[in-house]
Amino acid sequence: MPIKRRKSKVVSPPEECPLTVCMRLLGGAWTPNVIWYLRSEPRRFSELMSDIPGVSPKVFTARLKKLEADGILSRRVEPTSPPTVEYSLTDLGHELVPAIEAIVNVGCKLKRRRG
Amino acid sequence: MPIKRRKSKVVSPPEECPLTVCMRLLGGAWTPNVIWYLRSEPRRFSELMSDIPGVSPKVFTARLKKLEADGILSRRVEPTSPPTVEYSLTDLGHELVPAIEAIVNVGCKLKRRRG
DNA sequence: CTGTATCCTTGGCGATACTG
DNA sequence: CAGTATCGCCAAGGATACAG
Repeated sequence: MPIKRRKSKVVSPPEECPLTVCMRLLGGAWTPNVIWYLRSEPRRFSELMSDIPGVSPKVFTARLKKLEADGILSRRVEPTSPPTVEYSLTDLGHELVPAIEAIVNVGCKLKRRRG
Repeated sequence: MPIKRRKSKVVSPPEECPLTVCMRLLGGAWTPNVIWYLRSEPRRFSELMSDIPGVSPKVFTARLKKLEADGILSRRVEPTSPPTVEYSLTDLGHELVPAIEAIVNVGCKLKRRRG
């Protein structure tokens, strides 16, 4: 039996198209919703959690961390007790809003048409 | 040791927001690219494959099948030999184009800004 | 309130070879 | 040309309990 050769993932897509670049940013689960609910004003962790039902805290934390790392949102801690944490869109985050809006528009159309 | 109770997945998200509805349509890998390259004219299987480098035929076929099932594109077979198959956007598919364009626009901005 | 810590599952994606 | 057939994988996502 021959040795199972471990596949080598593609190392570097020499150039990445804008579409792919952007989709990577808003690809993860819950990402578009987070941006959507932050589009007009900052919100706190628990507010976002109830804005977006069905997500577990672990997953949600991970998502927010990733978005922060991507420079899409920023996290501000109020040193109160109990602590309050406020998330808001960065400039980059705001640039994504039109795309989200376009998606929402189509979604509305679909819902209207299909119920 | 207590019996491991099998988790019960959420049965029915009582209502799905437009954002989620739409994101499910264009969520899969390569989906936005397919729509993008079909936006102005029909294209054939192999044309799309070379438009979108790096995708394997199996995955690509599955993707196209799913998009057809979703009513986003339609498939037309020319009974020639060798066969030629043409994919084109449906009306629903065309409705998605503005969203894709918005995403592409952001992606372009990002690329310009960051290289 | 805002998260970590554990543990688990799955299906989406990929490589490669082959076919009508 | 336009796909199937196999095989494989692992990371993203989730449930639940606990912590500062």
